[in-house]
Amino acid sequence: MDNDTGEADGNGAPTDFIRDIVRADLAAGRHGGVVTRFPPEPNGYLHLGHAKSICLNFGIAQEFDGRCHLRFDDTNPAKEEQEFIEAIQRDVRWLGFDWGDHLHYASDYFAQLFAWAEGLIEAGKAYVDDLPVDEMRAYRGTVTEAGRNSPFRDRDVAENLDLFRRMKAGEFPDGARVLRAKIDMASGNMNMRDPVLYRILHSAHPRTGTAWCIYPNYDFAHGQSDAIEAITHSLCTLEFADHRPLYEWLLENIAVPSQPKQYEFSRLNLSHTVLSKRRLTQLVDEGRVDGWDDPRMPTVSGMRRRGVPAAAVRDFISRLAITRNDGQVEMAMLEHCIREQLNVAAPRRMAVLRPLKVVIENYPEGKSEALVAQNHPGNPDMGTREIPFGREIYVERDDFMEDPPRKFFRLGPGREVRLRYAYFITCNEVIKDASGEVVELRCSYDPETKGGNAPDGRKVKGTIHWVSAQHAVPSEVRLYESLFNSEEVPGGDDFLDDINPNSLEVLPQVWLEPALAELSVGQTVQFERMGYFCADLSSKEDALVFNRALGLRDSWAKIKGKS
RNA sequence: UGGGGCGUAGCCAAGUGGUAAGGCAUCGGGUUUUGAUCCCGUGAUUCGCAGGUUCGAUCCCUGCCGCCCCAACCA
Repeated sequence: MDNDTGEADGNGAPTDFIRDIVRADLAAGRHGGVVTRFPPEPNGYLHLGHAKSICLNFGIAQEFDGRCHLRFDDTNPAKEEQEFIEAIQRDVRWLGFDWGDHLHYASDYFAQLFAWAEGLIEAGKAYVDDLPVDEMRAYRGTVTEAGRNSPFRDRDVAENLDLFRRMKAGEFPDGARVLRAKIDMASGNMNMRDPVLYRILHSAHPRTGTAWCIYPNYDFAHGQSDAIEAITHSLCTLEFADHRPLYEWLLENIAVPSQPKQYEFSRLNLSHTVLSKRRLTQLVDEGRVDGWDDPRMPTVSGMRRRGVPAAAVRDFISRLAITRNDGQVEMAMLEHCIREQLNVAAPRRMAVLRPLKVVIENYPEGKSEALVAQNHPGNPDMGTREIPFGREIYVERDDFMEDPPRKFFRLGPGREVRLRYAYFITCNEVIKDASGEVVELRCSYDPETKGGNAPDGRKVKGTIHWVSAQHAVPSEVRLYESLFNSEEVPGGDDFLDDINPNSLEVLPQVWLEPALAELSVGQTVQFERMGYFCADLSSKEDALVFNRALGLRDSWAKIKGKS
């Protein structure tokens, strides 16, 4: 897994309203230092939206010489799993961030949280409610109508305490009662209408096992966890802005050790894909993709498997800017960042994806020779390698046209092209099968053009890649396109109808130059003229599999498209 | 119709009283043994709309319009 170029990401120190706040707070001496946290719920894999939050939180900690905690918001055992806890840590590390010894879990604080809840009850600020879910919903009112007080709202402290402790002791079934904060059923902010703080859930927790059968919900766990860890700036996405008054209410009404502040920024939306855990989970569970790390997934693990360098993800995020605007970033922006990293880092190789056999008639039978090729034309430090050449080679089917248009610079009857790092060849004869399909080309080469230059100074317009048939190594190659057709994927369950049926194309027999057989899993190279490719996890010595991370920019496709 | 947010080029976005940065995309042109890379050039008389304040407004005020989020014992 070493796609990282080690290059500096982006350019210049990022600036945004949150960093402005941090800077001002530090300048005013409001904190000893900045402490942030990335708080994922372990109920799925991390995606690019999380990457934005990770880069923001860890990035600020780095820039201001503070620290960033990794804290699992594991308050809902019904949905959370150990597998996700591990995958998340792997992904954060791969992105290049380190939480040091600050790996925390909201579940570490269950005992403290419980004690604080008791305190709230004693202060008359929380009560146990017996209302069934649907009734509680009815009592909550609507967005335009105030709610009504629950008939259980005025239970006395002793009864509340007793009931709450019995909830903890497991005396009641799931859903029988909840603990609620006593705030204001008429608030315009739904979150302040006596929000639920604890619910009964007889469900084993990945970390605390069966020690608990009541669990705090997000609102009761998050802010207090921040306070326990002395988080200074608690950064979250915009949909939590409405929770801020509750976040603050809890911090004011509980004797917490510190007073963190919450700030919201807009979440990332990317064209041609979905960035919601619910929908990504559905794609995985319904088998629409090959798991969370399917290279078409916008997950961190999907990017990694596809061959995208972590530096490209970081660079992409750094170009986004942190704001409160809703918007959708074009996939082209991500692709640009990927190409920029890979163009510099990826060694060049040759592979023929859709083979067409070429026999070089004037090249001696049985002869072969080693030709020298650069590993990176723009970077001599990456060295050279030898590529075997012989009488029979494969070239790309798309590099031959029987009746080529004026602007086509590749092979055609009677045309001469350069074989990259090899010789000029001229097409003399086209061989077809019974159905009229071209199956082979008969060509001649010019021995004087070895290496690719003609001593007589004559030029060719096209240079194509090739692989010696005798030495070629077979491989499977998977080409990916965007998972969804629409720039803006439709909401609801309609998103499934928008799945691109051609998002995966498997090429069963691709011919590789021999050097490619030595590539280890996770390394990304450029197949010249074809794009960037990465050896897949499933790749075996005798059954190589490559994923295309991304194609090269293709101006020929545009020219062709216009005519 | 309650509460909370947001509106600067196709996309992301700086600027927040002195006359519209940058990146991506697009479209031109040059270099090139990858139609890649690289290099150069290319777009807002205008900042959601309408009024107002001001010598001057994207920036201040008023009104309007549009979009997003909130009625889980999810996070």
